[in-house]
Amino acid sequence: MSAPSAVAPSAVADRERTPYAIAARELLRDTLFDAARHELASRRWNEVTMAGIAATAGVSRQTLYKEFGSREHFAQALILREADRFVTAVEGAMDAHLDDPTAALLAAFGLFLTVASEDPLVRAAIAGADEMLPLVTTQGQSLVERSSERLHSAIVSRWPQVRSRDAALLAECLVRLAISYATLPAGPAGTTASSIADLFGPYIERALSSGGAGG
Amino acid sequence: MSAPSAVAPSAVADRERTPYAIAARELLRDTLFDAARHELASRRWNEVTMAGIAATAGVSRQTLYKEFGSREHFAQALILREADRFVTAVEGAMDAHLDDPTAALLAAFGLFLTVASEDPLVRAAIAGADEMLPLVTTQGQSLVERSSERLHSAIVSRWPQVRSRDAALLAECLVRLAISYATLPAGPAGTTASSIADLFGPYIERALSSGGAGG
DNA sequence: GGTGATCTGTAAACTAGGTAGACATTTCTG
DNA sequence: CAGAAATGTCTACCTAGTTTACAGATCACC
Repeated sequence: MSAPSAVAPSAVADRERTPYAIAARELLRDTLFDAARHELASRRWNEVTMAGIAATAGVSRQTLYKEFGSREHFAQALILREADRFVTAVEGAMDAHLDDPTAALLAAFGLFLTVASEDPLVRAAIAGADEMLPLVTTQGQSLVERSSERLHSAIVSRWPQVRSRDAALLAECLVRLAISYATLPAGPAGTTASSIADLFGPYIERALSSGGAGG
Repeated sequence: MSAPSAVAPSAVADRERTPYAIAARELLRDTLFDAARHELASRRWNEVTMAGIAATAGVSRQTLYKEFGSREHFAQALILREADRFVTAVEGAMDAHLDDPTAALLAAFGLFLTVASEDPLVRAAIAGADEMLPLVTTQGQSLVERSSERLHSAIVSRWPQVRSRDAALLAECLVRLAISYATLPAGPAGTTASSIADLFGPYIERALSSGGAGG
């Protein structure tokens, strides 16, 4: 029997305290995104209808259109949201290897590839490629920008000795590679991740040790 | 470097998928509760105004009244909500000692007492006693009922060999004791928890081993 | 004890966000 | 080609939250 004196101080957590109006709007969007993801678990994107999404979210079709304008805008927003979720998961993987950045890269990229190859939304996006794929590749500028930005700050906040430029370059290349491998997988996730880790290992070493790794 | 092949399958978690209208209503209530808790961090309940709560929640005073009817009803609801949060935390403590129910009781009760003695809401409730205290003691029937009920099912779901009657009795006594010690603390939390554990230990032993511990 | 300030609780008119239904247009499907 | 179903838009409508106002209670202070 251990005495419970060292109890976690905030075992009873408190929430974020956002004004209701804003939280409600965010809730609406989240609910719609969740509904779409749920629909995508069983159908391809081509087969998912706006009416279906709205109904699953418990909302009228009109509300969906008012919030996102069109099917394509909604898809775009959904992809951005998914990318955010990916980056968040990747940050978690990085946190597990704060002492060894190359291992962190390996873990993060491996996690990414694994999830990407299994996540129904990604599968559905690739399967129903005609409409959705262009949004993450050809036309996916904002996707790359935003994810790179988040990954970039994830790196510099964890390993401050890395120059911002170096981290930015690494982040963008990794995001682009991630999108590439997600849409066109090659071999098992673990193997690909190792290769990437090998490839970027030296760059990371130099970025960490000295004041700069490149240009 | 460990290969990331054994990555958590749902590292990217998906939410609950409640219809928007219901989630929005719940969000409104949560926001108001959070606002009240926030207000109670700096003032006593007597000094917290309905207008203040509404403003902090980013909502009109009228909405608060529409949702809860009166200041007293709101206080009642807030207390129930807080009790739920306590029970949830306690369930977590129990899960950490599935193998040793007496230790689980010790941990759970210790957690409760610690949090109760530190939680600003409880402090504020006791400080601004005139109005709020009666709600958890004299008039706190629903509080005891509901918390006992939750604790009861928490016990039987974890240790199915315990007879429902025995668990119910234990749960209700523990809840009542918890309220008593929360409102009128005695000694350090750890000590009190040990005493309670000692007191109920034999009952728990019998309830676990044989088909019944009492009447 | 009176006076002003503040809070509770209620009412009524107003606004905005979501609903319901219809409709033109496009796109699959047989 | 014909029918079915989906997108995107429009309109009338309804509900939930806002705003302002006011009567009654309570408290603080002179």
